[in-house]
Amino acid sequence: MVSLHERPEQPKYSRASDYTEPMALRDGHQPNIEDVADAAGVSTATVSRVLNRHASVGAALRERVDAAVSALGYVPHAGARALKLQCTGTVGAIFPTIDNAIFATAIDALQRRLAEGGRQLLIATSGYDPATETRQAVNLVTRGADALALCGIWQSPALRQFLRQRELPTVHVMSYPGPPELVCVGFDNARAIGLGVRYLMDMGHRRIAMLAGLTAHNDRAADRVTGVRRALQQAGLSLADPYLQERSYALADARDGLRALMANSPAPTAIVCGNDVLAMGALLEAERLGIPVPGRLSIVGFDDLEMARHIRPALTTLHVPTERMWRSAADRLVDALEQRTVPRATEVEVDLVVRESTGPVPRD
Amino acid sequence: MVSLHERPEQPKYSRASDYTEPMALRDGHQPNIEDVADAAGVSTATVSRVLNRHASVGAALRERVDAAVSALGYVPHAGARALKLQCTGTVGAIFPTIDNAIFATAIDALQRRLAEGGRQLLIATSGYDPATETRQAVNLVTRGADALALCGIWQSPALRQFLRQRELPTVHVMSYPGPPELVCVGFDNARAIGLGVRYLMDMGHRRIAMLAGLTAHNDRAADRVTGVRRALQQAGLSLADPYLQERSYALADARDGLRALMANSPAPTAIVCGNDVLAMGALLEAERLGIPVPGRLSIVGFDDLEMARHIRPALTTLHVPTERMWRSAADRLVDALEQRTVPRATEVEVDLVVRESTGPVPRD
DNA sequence: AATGGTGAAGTAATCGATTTCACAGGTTTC
DNA sequence: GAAACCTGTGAAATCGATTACTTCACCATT
Repeated sequence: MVSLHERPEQPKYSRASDYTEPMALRDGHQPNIEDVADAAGVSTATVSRVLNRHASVGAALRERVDAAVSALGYVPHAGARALKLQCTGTVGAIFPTIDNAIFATAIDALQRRLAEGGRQLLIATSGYDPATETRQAVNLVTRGADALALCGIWQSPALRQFLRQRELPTVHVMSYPGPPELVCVGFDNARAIGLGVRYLMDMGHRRIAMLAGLTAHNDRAADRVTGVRRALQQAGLSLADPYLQERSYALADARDGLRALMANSPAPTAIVCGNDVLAMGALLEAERLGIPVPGRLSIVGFDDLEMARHIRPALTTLHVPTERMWRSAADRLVDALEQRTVPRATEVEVDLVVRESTGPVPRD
Repeated sequence: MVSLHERPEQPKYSRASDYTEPMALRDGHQPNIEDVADAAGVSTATVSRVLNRHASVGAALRERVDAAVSALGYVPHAGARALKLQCTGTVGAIFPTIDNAIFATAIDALQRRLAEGGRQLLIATSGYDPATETRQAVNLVTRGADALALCGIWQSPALRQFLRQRELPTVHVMSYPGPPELVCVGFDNARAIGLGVRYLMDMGHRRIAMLAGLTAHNDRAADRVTGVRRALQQAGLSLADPYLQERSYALADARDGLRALMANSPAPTAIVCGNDVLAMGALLEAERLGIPVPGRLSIVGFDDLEMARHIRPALTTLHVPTERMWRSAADRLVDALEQRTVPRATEVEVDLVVRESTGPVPRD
């Protein structure tokens, strides 16, 4: 057993001659700007200017400072900088979960774009719980987040008030449009899923069911249900209760949902899913049950995960430009942090990608 | 596969009239501790004591302070706190990528455990590049990371030196054992994959190939190749060059790898994969090529992603207790930050899960 | 030679929270 | 009744980097 933080109270070697004397650090402390200044024989102001690429430092001094910095392994103290500059260069994001490829892609895109803007990403998860989301937001701000990215537009009133009070640049992603006072980057979930429903109806399907995500506290999931309902109603159809199953975004739950839907009689000929995880679960369960897809059952997903085009049968799904969307969201935050104007709402295009999991309605 | 819509290159922005003023930043209007002190009619010392649950504050004052805090929506300034306390309560983690469910699970587990310890997670990615990893590490420390979690043990000498110089609590995850001076939580990749190879040999397979991940700068991927080689050699077999294909962890690349392996003559009867993404790509491509699995080809994965047990045929794979492993890693960091001793190396158990993708060697 | 101008580098105030130390007021002890 | 002793509270030093302001050196112009 050993402590990672082990820092000897006393110098290891008593005799001065034993020191390799790389650097005369103040005992047991990280080097600060003054140490660098001393080592380079300049003032702290000059060191700071060199570090921040201020033009007005002579080449000779600049070199001496750079040498001292790397010799000491100096890294500016985050807190001190944040205190003086009143910003940390850190952006927080709260995801419901990250156990879904769609959020992994989101994190990746966010992180990349923020890095380009010289900022770092702080992550937190809410588990689809508004109270947790609120706690995490306060947490992120306490840790110094200069701005926040949130999923959707259903935040708790407490969080809403907190954000307003702090005037914290915030972007709401994956939903569009939102209330006029929010900055959103997303798409109309109801309208988007309607594309899938209409496509199925064009293929002759009438018994269309839905395998939805959990709609509590989740505007996207709820809007997708609304969208399916609306599209069906516009064609004179409706979504009967037993034709709607809500399940969490886990394959096992999704499979269970498919079994529940197919237990109806008459069974649906097509199922619209709240996302690709649900759709893949449905696909896998249909195969296990010996239900031919798309021969006897058509399945439509939502998101277009990488796996969607690879699984067999390849999944017909609504393609969301996830990377572009999150990149735009990051753009909004970086712009706001750099005092540029930001469009209130940005819509990204969602479109249907027809693959192998959908086909014409079977003739009974 | 047909797209119903052309996808525009640019996101669709809303009209200029929708533009807002820049989102207001901290216009010096954030309340500080002095504002709270004034509002409560006490000194800043008392406010600080109340906020940090120092016992020695009378109930009446405590109440007045609490009221002022919530009235003003006061949140302590992260930088000032960090400056005084010399720690930020933030832990950094660098992943090669997060477009792989295994890392998503890792982030989730890390983040959860750190949250329990009152700490926040800072994420960065390296893209499997040691120089980027080094840059990101410095970046994270600059942002105030008090500790670091890294994947594997192949860091650049520069990074190694930086970590030593800073005496930054660091844990290396997914590899075991490592050099004695590193704190590791992981497993022996070579030994683990050997379990899979031996299982295949027990089933009579002799023509065993490997679909490996990219081994450059990746000790896990390299060790897994070593492990396959070693296990084969112990049985008097060997891994011929054309029986080893290295591919990135993307389904499309994996499928390509399978085609390359099966182009050998004689073709292998079994393929050991560097991870489950490769294995699933192989599985999907085998299906597409009409190669029965496990009838004509057995496939073994590594990681045991959620999808592994659901895909058809269900994937025989090496189960890694990812969540437990990362949780342990987080434990190490939290312990170190709280000045507790931590074990230098921790091994987690990896074991073979036999499912449907492996079977006896086919009789020619 | 004196003056002004220019640019490079240093001095010191500043950001906000924490904490040591000091002190006021009240209580206990002899 | 005075000394010793808490206990709760405030004043002020402190952490490290930034930057407005100041100083200084050197050169060009008159």
